[in-house]
Amino acid sequence: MAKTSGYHHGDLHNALLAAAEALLEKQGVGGVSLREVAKTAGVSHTAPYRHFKDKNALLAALATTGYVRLAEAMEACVRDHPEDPLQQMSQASHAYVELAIGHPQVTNLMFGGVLQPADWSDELGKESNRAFEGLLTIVRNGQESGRYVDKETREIALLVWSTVHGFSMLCSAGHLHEVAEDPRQITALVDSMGGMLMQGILK
Amino acid sequence: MAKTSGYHHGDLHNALLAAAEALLEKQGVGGVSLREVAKTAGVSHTAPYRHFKDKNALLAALATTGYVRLAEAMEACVRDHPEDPLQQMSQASHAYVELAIGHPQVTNLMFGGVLQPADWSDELGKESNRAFEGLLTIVRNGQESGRYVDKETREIALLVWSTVHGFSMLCSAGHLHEVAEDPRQITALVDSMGGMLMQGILK
DNA sequence: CGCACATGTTGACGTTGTCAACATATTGCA
DNA sequence: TGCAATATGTTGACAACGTCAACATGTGCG
Repeated sequence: MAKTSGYHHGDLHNALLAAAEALLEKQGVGGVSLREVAKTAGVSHTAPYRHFKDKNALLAALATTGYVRLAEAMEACVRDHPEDPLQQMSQASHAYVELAIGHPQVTNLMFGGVLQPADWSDELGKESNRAFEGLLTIVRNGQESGRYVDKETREIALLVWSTVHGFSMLCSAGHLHEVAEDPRQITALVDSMGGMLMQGILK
Repeated sequence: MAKTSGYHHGDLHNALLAAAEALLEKQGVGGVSLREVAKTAGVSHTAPYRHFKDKNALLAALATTGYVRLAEAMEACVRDHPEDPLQQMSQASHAYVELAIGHPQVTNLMFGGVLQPADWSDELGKESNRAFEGLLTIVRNGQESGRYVDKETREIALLVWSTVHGFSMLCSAGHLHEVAEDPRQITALVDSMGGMLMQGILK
């Protein structure tokens, strides 16, 4: 667990992930190089190959941590409001947006397409599914409470996911820097848009 | 306009853009290298520097063509249904999704975050704004027809944009490969989700 | 103890983005 | 027309990068 000697690092795997995430959030995906990551972790430029098949595998592992965070945030919503599906939904929206804005480059890595589907690891796919399943559960709870429209659970969940995801992407990628800058505005926007999404746009 | 000699290409600028777009759609952003683009266009590996400041400038120009397509698609919706704001909105949704699925890698370049805001050219920003303005117009038409809820135009437009954008991103990035594969399914999903978005999720 | 294995290093290779220096064509002006 | 300024394209170089092969060093198990 701890550093065992000068030669063997002891926990290089996690040290590399940490170094990579730091580099990622500071410089963006393009600014992450295996050699720089290795240097930051204090090892030679090929040491990472003992822990990751190649650069994409490191990035995929980084993206996976993002999906884990997301999945856990979704599951927390159900735990925090066991009796109130609408609150679950509201909290989920805010959590999603907050994660995207709090870790813009990780989000970008998760959804930005630098990692092609071929690069996805099994674990990444599993955690990604877990996140969507979390949202599905929230929608299902809403349906069981009888307050949702009669549509397939998957479709409602996909609609909500699309909306929250789209807003998060636009936000964290800087496309809304004129519309919404500070967190307060963003929170207000999420509430307002969430309200419209639930109530509808037509009179 | 045409090729003028063996030495001078005549229209390298556009030839480079075409070569780059072909490479982009075939291999993804990661597969685009300036040298390969130059080779495809039949010039030396530094010739592109006479037409683009650096690699990001080439990519930004490529992204700009995507925004132009998007803006024109939005504007076409208003032209095609001058008297029917709801049809404008429906067509806009389908057009957005179709563009995203038809040119997944260009879409990825536009929104995927490989290009950081610092790399955005003035023209890119202009065309990006034009696209959003097109959507704003469609929403404004809906409001003037009196059928939309009483909310700020910007907020409604942002809600619609987020939803359509989010779905397109998830789709073109392969996150929905289980949910929606063929175009027919996607069209149906867009209609269904569009309906819910307009009518609302709550009973 | 000794050996298999995991982990880390060194050095090399081809590719990439970019720069400086140079070559060649085009254009505008006398 | 002719020449000079400029636009456009080329060659060669460099450092940084991802990756591989060969080697070194430490760990843990019999």
